[in-house]
Amino acid sequence: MVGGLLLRICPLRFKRIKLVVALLCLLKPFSFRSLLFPSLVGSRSMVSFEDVHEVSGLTTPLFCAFDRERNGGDDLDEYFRHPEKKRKLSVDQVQFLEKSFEAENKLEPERKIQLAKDLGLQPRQVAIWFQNRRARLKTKQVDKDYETLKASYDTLKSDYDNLVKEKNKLKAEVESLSKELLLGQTENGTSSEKDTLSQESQEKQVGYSASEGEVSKLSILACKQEDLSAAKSEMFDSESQHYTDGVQSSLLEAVDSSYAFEPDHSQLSQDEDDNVSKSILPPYVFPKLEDVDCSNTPASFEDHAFWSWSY
DNA sequence: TTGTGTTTTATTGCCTCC
DNA sequence: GGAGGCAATAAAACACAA
Repeated sequence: MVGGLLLRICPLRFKRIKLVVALLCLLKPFSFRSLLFPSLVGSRSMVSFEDVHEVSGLTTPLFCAFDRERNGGDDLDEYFRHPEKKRKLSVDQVQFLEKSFEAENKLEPERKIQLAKDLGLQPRQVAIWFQNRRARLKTKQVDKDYETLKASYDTLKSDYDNLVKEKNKLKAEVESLSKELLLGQTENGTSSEKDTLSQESQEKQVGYSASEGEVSKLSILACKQEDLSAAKSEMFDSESQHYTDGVQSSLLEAVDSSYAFEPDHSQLSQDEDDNVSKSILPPYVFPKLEDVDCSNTPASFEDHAFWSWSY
């Protein structure tokens, strides 16, 4: 009697106790069981549907047939074998619950009672079913969101990789041109040629930076080049090698000057880099400027929009 | 038949709201 | 403080390959 009362209040808090008692019941079946679990005598499982039937009283639950068929007259034997056997809901019950869930996935107390009556279940079972159903829905939604984000990430990653390739290509090109320039100067190093060449390279760099108008840093570079130009005659006078080194380094500097605008990635740990590449990147994570694809960049670097897109 | 992975039912503990 | 929701988890039921 006491056991039955406790079970009604909090059925599975006494799970282990019940297990022990169930073992005792196996030894002395009827005496112990009927004494300790009156609510379970004739019950269908660990939760008794009888309560619902009694409560509803007036109406016959829609799915009583299922319960009877399933649990029939073998209840006692069944219970001895599986004192806490779980019962899956029937297909009809699940369909009914599904429809109800589609209409509204939250359960008001009145609706819960009504559903329990209709289905011949405990209100608590209905509540649990809805709870688990919401959890399943959430899991599905998370999976769906993950797939969407992953697809988006893959596209971005692919674009990014292309930009890196293009950038490396361009960088190599600039380096080889610089070397050519250096060779030409050492072979026939007349001052007029040097003048022309240096003028050209200077214009190139100034043009490069001027085309990025919004980026003040490159303007500073242009000023630097003017200073360099002013000082070049001195360099001719002293050592031609100094001058040519200056041209080459200036060219490279022009290329590498873009590095000045990127955040210091060296501060990122390897782990962080890994995380960035492994995890789903949020849309606001952009590639470094050095990795920007220059393939569509006009030779004159006049396409400002291109240089500013990643900001 | 059996081992193993997945799904379903249910519990527990914590949190929020009234 | 009680009711209800949720996340984490347990455990039974089920599916399926070997």
